[in-house]
Amino acid sequence: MSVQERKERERARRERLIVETARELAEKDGWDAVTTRRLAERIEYSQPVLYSHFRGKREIIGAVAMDGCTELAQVARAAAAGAEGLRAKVTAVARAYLDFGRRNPALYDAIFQLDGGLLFASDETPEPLKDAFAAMLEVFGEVAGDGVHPALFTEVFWTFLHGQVTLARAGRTPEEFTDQRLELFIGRMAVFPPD
Amino acid sequence: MSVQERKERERARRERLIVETARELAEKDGWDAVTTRRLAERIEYSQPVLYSHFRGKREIIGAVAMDGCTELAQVARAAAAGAEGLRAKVTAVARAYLDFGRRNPALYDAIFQLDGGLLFASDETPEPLKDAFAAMLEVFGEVAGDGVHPALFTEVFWTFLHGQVTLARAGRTPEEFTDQRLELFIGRMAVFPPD
DNA sequence: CTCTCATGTCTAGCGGTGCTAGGATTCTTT
DNA sequence: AAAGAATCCTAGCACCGCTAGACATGAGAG
Repeated sequence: MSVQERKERERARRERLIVETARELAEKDGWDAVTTRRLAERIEYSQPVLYSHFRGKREIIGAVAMDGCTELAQVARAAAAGAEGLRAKVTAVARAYLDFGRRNPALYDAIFQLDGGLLFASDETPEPLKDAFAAMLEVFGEVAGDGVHPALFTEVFWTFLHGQVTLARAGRTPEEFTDQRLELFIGRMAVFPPD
Repeated sequence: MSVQERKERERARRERLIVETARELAEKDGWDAVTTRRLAERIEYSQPVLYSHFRGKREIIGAVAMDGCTELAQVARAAAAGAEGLRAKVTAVARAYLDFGRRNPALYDAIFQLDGGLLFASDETPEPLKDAFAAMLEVFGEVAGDGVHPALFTEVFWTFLHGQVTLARAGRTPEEFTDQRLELFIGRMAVFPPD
């Protein structure tokens, strides 16, 4: 049965290669440039091989989106861990989110714009996405204030950040104002408990 | 020279027809279903006619987006006019925005997702878009609070609404929660001057 | 009223897309 | 070593956005 295992390993390996290559291509030239032909050529296989791993292009984008979610969760957790005190943590996570969106536009699009079919507040919500939300909930939920459900508050926070990322990209608002907007938002929305 | 004028009138008429048909198709079956062939067939002309009016498909989408902007501005102004008192006005405009996004997803996408090439905070920002922003500024700017630039505050507000629209669509969050989120946001962000 | 010419429109086709059927090849197993 | 199964590639489908060049239709001159 070792042969079987080896094959499965190699298959999984190739699947990783596909997803990573798709992401690279997207980051370099945009998702429009990620065609099945180019992708197949890059991984040095023919097109049908892609379809033996994924049902179609959308599913490949979806896989890239998954990766993006886990990364986003990591980034958020790292930012929280690297900051001292609640106020600093909140700001750090928010900034990390905005940076993530700005620095990985293709990855961000894979998650939100292009419908790889990611559902959110649902049972079918993929695990990585849930985890990314959980990572933000851990920090933002702390400053929801009395009588406000932490998840609801986090949704509002996330919503703001998401809008900030997409509109900032389209309108190329200078960074200085982005920071001001963030401060304004946190200053009024977040309730910091007295220590 | 009347012949010339008649021709120009007919041309303009046809251009309107193209844009409206494109919008209808998009609202019915999504933007992917709006192909130059289908569009041409619908207006009962051949494809090249489309290209005599617009440089390409993106420009057609852009034209639809323009229409969407002017409509958005109208909707916002109507909502403001239909409400009594500042607090009610703010809520009404916000609700109108969310409704607009929910009810005209294709139109909304034309404005924000699909890059019809709409720039925002720039000199080249198209007039209708500027006007839509102005419509919101008229209301939201009133509750920015002391020491906060009205435009900056409006941007934050808009950003929140935009995120709400896009995330709500992906995650199909029930309407009741959307309302709760809006209340939470307004309750903390808006500063209502004492009357 | 006819001829000329320009304007406007369509047919046909290019290179590209996502995706797939069916033949060829390789590898495992008996 | 032969048989069978698993794997992969070639070739092609229907469709996409877009355009060159043939064609028709209309306006203005004689």
